[in-house]
Amino acid sequence: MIVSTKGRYALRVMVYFVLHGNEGYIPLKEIAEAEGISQKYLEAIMTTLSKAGFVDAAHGKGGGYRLNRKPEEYTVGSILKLTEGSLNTVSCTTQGPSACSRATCCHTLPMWEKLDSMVEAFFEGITLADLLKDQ
Amino acid sequence: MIVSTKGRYALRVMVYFVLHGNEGYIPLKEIAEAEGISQKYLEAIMTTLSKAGFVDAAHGKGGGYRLNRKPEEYTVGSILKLTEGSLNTVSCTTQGPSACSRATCCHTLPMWEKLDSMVEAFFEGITLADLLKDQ
DNA sequence: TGTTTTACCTATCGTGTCAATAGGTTAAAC
DNA sequence: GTTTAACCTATTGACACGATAGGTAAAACA
Repeated sequence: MIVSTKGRYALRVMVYFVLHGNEGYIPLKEIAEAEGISQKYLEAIMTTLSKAGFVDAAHGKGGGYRLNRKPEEYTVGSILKLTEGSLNTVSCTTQGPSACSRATCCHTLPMWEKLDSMVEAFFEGITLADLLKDQ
Repeated sequence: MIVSTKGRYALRVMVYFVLHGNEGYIPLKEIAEAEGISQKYLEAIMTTLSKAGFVDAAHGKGGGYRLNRKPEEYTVGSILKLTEGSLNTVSCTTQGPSACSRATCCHTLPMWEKLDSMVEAFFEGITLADLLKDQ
């Protein structure tokens, strides 16, 4: 499990904004119901997205959240890194190179590093706009 | 975290066999000490590898484990699939396609499926012999 | 002014998995 | 029959995940 619900929910919400966000702010309640996500759980995710400047937030009636950039300007990688904290595939590489005491002699470490690079490139090469082109 | 210690330990042990297995059976105790892995924990991993026919096992003095194929004939993917159970990166794809109730309308599912294919191809394209070529 | 709507904040909880440990039994060699 | 080593079953502690609970702050509206 490389990506937990936190990151997957965040992606689905961002896609929801692209599809339904032409008219302004969308309240969290609407998104949670439409996407079948726990409202309270989604709150934490939206706060993370808001604090990082990925979305704008507005209080009160008529408020909610909205994107503040074009869909092409959000990479999947940036959203997942923010919500998941990291995209590292194994703990061997989570704390930088040679954090493991066996790093110098480990024959598998270079493979994990290659995998990390590949996954990173994969996610950074996809934008919200790309997700809607796929079927 | 796509690969837990179970799979990572299994890989390191298999590499150990390639490097030190010319003279026959190697007892688990030796591997555990050399690799700094809990002996008891490694037992479960070795039993899995043995039952699946990845290694031969021999009881009693002079016994232990040894590879029964050439290093080129073990893919990293086969070892990880065996010990991890699956290589799926997200739960969306663990139970086959369209296990998720939102599969038909989810704009992110195709991406997860592509990721799974990429990771699968990555691991199946590496053998134990390849791991020793890297530095 | 105060009521509603909505975002924001802090804390807690149940569940499950992971990594490891404990204590045995079976089989082979010497 | 003693030692070595694989094999088997059960249990534990720690931790993260996903979710829930109960509030406060801010903006709109009447």
